[in-house]
Amino acid sequence: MTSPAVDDAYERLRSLIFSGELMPNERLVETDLAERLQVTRAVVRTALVRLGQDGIVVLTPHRGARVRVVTDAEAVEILQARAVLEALAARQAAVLATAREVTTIRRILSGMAHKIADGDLLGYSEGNATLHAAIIAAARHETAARLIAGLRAQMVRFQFRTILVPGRSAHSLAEHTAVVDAIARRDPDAAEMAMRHHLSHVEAALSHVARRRS
Amino acid sequence: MTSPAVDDAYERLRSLIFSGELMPNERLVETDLAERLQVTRAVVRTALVRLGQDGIVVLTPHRGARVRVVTDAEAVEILQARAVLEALAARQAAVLATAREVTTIRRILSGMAHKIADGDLLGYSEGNATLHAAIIAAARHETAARLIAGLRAQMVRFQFRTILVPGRSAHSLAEHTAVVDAIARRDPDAAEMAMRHHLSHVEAALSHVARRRS
DNA sequence: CGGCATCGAATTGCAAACAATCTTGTGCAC
DNA sequence: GTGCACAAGATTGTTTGCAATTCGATGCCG
Repeated sequence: MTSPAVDDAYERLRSLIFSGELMPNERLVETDLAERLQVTRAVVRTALVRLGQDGIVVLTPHRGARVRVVTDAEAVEILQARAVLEALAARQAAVLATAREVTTIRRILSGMAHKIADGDLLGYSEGNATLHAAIIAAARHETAARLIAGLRAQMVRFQFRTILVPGRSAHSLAEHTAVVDAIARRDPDAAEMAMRHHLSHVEAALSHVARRRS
Repeated sequence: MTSPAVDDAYERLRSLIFSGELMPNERLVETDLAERLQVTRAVVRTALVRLGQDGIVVLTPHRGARVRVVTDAEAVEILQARAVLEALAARQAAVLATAREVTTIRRILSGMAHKIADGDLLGYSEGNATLHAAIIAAARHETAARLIAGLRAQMVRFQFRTILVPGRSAHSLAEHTAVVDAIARRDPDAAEMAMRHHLSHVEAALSHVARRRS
């Protein structure tokens, strides 16, 4: 089951939503998507069912699919869930990371420091994603990795906002450094705490943005 | 999209897997399921896609669907993820639970105590599930609730085992009491810690069972 | 002029037939 | 007797067509 065609369509739809080409609340007409992706309607359909099941689109009977809009309150919820799961991953990484992985993580962190120094916030944001991914990989925790990936997918439209809060970037770097140091020091408790600390600050920044907008 | 027929088939397949009528690693033939559920093959198919997406069955191209077997190592992972998420729920419940909800939770707990006293382990296990559900409901955290539900669904085949570990039930009751007390006391930190403590003990019991079997 | 019923177009949901792929069993060669 | 090629059956994947439902527009009535 789940033919390559469906997998492909699923991935491509995901990235279309990720990249913002398909906007939240936009109506997704099966026929249009089928033509756009050069596949049949049935393939689009099952891809949409899968996207619906992981909460990226909402499916209403006879009314089709829409890109799910994530409210500010939901974004906070998602971030809270991510926080405890990524903290779990950081804890595991502190125990299971190989020396090589620790080196890689350190290198990513120093790259981020340089980006900050250059004022390259976009590059910093990319480094941020890379660092989190490296930590999750080092944790060797399939379940946590899967759940976090799903949560991240739902939050795409919020990602780029928090880094713009004034003064956030410097704090962010310090928080990441604490996480990396704890992992390198093989201190699971400290790694978990540091990651939770970090993501609770992201949450605060997000709330800040949400308030300003409402 | 997602017609009532599909929803129904999805739910029924889920409970067939839950109840153990469809065993892990059992091959799920679309035609057979269609006849069994009195729906068409197409309906079964999309229900299977959904079940596949939340990790309850595995779908292999041209080879059909099977009920996913959860290894002992995976069960531990799932339990760890559940632990941090339920701890988050307990924390939120300590903040957001209404007085009425606290009363309900207390009543469930005392019911569990009676079941233990009567030596009714099965009834205790049910009370356990009810209590966790009540705490999650009180937390008003949709995201955590959804993730936990998904994780529980994957673990069905392991649920009933841990309570059989000698002496486990008494400890279990004490742990639950600590969680409930913290929530009633409106102490988020204590509630979170108590829930993590509880589930880490479940994890230990699970590992115990896993070792005995291998 | 505004509100409401009705009709039509667009879109989704469903079913059946067909094609592609895998699996199993049989027979043949060595 | 063992291993491999091949064919038949079973099962999944895809296409096509049709039925059911919703949404919007048009016209009618108050």
